[in-house]
Amino acid sequence: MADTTAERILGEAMTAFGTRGYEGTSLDDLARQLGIRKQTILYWFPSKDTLLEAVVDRCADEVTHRLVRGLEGVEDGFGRVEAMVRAMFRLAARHPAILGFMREVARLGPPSSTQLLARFEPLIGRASDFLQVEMDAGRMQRHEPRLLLLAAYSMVTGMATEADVLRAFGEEPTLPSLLRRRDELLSLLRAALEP
Amino acid sequence: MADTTAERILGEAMTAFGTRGYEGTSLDDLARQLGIRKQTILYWFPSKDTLLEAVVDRCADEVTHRLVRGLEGVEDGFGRVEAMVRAMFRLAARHPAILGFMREVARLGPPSSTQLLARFEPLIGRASDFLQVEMDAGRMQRHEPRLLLLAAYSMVTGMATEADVLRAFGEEPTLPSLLRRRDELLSLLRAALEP
DNA sequence: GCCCCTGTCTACCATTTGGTAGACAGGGGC
DNA sequence: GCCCCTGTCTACCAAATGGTAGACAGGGGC
Repeated sequence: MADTTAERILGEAMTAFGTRGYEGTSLDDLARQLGIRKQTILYWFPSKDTLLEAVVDRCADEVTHRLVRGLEGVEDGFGRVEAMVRAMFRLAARHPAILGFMREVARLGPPSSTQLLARFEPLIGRASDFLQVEMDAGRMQRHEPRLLLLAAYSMVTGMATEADVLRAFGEEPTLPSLLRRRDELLSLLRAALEP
Repeated sequence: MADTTAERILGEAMTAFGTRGYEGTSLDDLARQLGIRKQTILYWFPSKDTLLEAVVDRCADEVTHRLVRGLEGVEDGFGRVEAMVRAMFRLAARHPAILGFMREVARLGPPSSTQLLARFEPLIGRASDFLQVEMDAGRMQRHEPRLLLLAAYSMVTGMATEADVLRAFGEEPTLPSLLRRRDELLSLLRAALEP
């Protein structure tokens, strides 16, 4: 299933768009990397825009799936925050390009950004409600839930990607270093959130 | 001085690269926006790469200048952190594209990212040393200085840019909203840093 | 008056890009 | 055997892109 031609194109396109950028990736490059011709890509996806849309959908599916699964069975307050961060870092470890792709989509602006964010809106809403309840119950320090989420999202994508920036900050793009960054981020969030 | 041709090209190029991306900006587009011909751009900057290098330098100058000036006369512990954050948000308010440009450079990778980060290395080193001293003296909670900086940098660029993402998180790209985000970020950092 | 230097422009060019048209291979249905 | 459908390919194309060559305007030095 993962190796149908359309599926392979989607995977390679996500990596390419996420690392070299959308305009920086030509259909010819993409085809070359897949060992096929550009016209085969255009057979499955009638235009580059269409391909982007499909990749956006696939990205939303994958991220949603990972987050939902990472939260299964975790009920207590900060535990859910931690589970979400861990799920995102697991994603970054297994599929590094996906966070880069999300950032690229954000940069491209509408309509792709609108499309991706519409898919995440329910998740954001639920997370925000959850945080609000925890704060009202005094189980977390008070912050604006949506801004807190935005900050957390920025930190996760920032700390999980941008290999060169990491190097400037004394980090290598290796797995142990990634785990250190994850733990550091959790420690920051814990200090900011636990009462 | 700010309106020499070369200077105007640099400014417009920074905005364009930061919003539409490097590959997404053609020299013809750039020239059209400036009301000149592409060949005038190529007269001042012999190639698109050269132009990028020059914009990177200009960006480094501007950010360094703002940060240094924002820190003047601020001596106490968390006050310096706060001053840095305020300086960055002031930058984001006055020149929104500059943070987008930094992110774009990070995405482009070497040699531009290397060039920009080399310019920031001394700043990062000094900030990291400062944090270390504060933590050792017990005036701040202990975290890894460089990772803390990375997290702060990610939050600032994330919360100050990405208009569409902001909208998904219930924020409008207006000045009052920007100030709210700044204050929220400061409150997070304070909770994570003050003893 | 002449020259040259600076800055901008017009006229091109080779390459790359996203996309179209259509050939062709092969396999299943009947 | 024949047909048609699916999937991949070869052959093109028009537009856009980064870049070159060189014309030209104008102003200061002498």
